[in-house]
Amino acid sequence: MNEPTARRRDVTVADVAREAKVAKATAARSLGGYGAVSDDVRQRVQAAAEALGYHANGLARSMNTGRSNTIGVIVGDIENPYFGLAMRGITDTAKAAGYDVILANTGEQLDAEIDAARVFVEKRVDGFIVAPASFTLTDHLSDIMHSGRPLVLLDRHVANLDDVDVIEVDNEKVAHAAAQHLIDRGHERIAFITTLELGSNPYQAGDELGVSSVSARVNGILAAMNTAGVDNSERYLRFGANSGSGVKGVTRELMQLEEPPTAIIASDSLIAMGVLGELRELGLTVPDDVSFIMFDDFEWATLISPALTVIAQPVYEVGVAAATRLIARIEGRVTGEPIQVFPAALVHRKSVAPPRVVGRDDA
Amino acid sequence: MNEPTARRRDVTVADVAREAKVAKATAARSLGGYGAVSDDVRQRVQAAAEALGYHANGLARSMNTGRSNTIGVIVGDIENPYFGLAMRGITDTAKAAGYDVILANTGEQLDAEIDAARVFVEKRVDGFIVAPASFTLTDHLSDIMHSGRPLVLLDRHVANLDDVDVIEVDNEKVAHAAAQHLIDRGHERIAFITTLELGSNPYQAGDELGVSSVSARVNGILAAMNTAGVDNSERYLRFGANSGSGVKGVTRELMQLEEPPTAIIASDSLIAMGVLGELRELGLTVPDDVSFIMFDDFEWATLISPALTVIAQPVYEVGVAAATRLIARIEGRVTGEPIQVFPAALVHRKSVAPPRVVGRDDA
DNA sequence: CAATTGAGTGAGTCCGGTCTCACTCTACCA
DNA sequence: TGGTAGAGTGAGACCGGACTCACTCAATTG
Repeated sequence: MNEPTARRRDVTVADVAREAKVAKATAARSLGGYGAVSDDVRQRVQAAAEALGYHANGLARSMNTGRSNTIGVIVGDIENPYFGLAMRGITDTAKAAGYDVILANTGEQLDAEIDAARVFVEKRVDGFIVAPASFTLTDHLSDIMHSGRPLVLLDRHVANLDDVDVIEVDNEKVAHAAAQHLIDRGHERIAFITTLELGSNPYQAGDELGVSSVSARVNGILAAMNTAGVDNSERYLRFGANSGSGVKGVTRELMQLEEPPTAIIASDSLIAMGVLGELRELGLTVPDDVSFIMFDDFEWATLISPALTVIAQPVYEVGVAAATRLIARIEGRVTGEPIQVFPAALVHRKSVAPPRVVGRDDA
Repeated sequence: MNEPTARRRDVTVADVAREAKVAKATAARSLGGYGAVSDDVRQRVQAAAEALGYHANGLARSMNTGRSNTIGVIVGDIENPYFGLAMRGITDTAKAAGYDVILANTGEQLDAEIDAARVFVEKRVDGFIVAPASFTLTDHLSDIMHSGRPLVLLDRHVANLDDVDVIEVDNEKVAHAAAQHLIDRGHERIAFITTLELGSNPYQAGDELGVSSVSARVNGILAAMNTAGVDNSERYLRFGANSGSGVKGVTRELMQLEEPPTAIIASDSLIAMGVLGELRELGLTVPDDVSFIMFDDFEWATLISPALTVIAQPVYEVGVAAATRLIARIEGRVTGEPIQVFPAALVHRKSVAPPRVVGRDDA
């Protein structure tokens, strides 16, 4: 069972047909399971196919049918557990419906995303699931739509793209709730740290950011603070904190301010790890020295001391919904609203307490 | 920029050729960049292609060239950060070399793996990277090899497959080191918990398990214990602990034994989370009540109290090596040994201490 | 019993590219 | 200046399937 068999030209329907002594068209019908074939012939073809070790050529098939039975997924960073989990939701759903999944990782780089989109169009995927890296630069996405292939946006929506399906989480509402929770405990100096780059200009209230989910979080947090009458609410916003050293630097800078924040909200679990690591380096304790809330809920959040108050998002479900929606589109079944917004929940644990300075005394 | 453009038949080389007033072959040469074309023609074709919005059909191209520029990756569980990170190593490397990556998730189910292999063969991927679910049931893998497509095994090797490339970690050595470390601290009752199912028979020393990496870990641990003269060293091995409740049940069962283990080694980070969660439920403290070591090193391991002693594997590098090796094979450049074994390192932190019962007193 | 139906089959076209081959035309060389 | 090399081009075969169409032949029907 070694080398000799290898490198031989692929076995084709023609080969099978010859072996089974039927016409190529008949063998193709039998193998492809699409026409009318007698039992007798079916068996002969089956036997011949097995004897020869026939494997259908999916490329040739797709070229004729115009369908590849494949979904293209483009995400920013599969290493981020958020996308890992969403991806499982997508693949589980796709597999159940008989679709394969192609994945491309962009590192949140727009040009990589554009590249991936082109490649997937060339591969003639049946549909796209994309977590777009940019809110505004979406020509490649509109190209996809023009090519007639369904597109579902995951976790983020974009500007200037009509009628596109979006599966996302109500970030603004839950961010508002998180900030409100902190405010209720007496916090006014609330920081928010995200990996997202800001671009050239400093942030101004109301700015649209590059990623809608982050934008929504910022809006929710600022809205809660403004309602509570907090001045200069955006002064503790920090952008461009890439995982690893970037996060640590930002954390250090924040905590060494004359008026450091009394609470920090981390935009994802990767950032949270960096922040917590650096706080410990600085000898600061959560929640005594600073309260802490992170987006995403993974089991380690309950294992550390104190257990983290988190914003739990239905990540797997978002993946499932995106794939379900896309497949419905592909198969021409249009169902429900184009935009589905899943709720997220603030999960109270032990990382939030009243700020030290003010020293209110409630439970 | 909306509906009207969509749904139209794809633009082909023939269309471009007509528009540029050249022969189809010439347009194809220009577009495909493979023959000799004059500058004049090249420009006319380029202009025509852009005017018409031409996108090459990768399927048709692959059918002719026999190459798809695509790598098929089959892993057990992308939700597991281990594979997420390895996957990034793979995609980064593949992208740099101009290859796309198709991913299939099997949930460690053999039939899903067989299915995925078939689909990828049908898609005519140029090569495979597989983390095989079974050590012995590898007919589908040998089919892949017979089809003439390179195959690189990731993280695990298998029986009965000659000349297959393998990129793995020296699990036996590092497991031995971990067990030795525990033994040096005075432990004799050392548990090992893995997700891997055992099959029907209870474990006997020397048994080959379904996954080589786990097998190697068990062998390393038992070897250290046996050398140290520990009797009945396999009595605390626990298999089939699926993430979530399974792990917790196993942990509880272990710790409620008359002679519970004094140290636990978790086979991956998902299991570790479950074990630690359950230990806390049980009111047990690490390392006072039980010492703890886990395979894999993620930042949260340093954030929890106590910081975990871990076995750090070069996961990203393993992914890179697998992709590099595969691409070399695809391109006919055979380099170095078929089996590459990466070292893993025991990282000492705070989750290992002498067992309570014995009460030795060293640092 | 002639007419109708449709299951079963084969011949051949098509999908959208690549590639081979023959041919033209210019440039260079002895 | 005749010969040749090679760049540039077009016609058409080909990759491996799906699909259209024409045809056969047995079963059904009025």
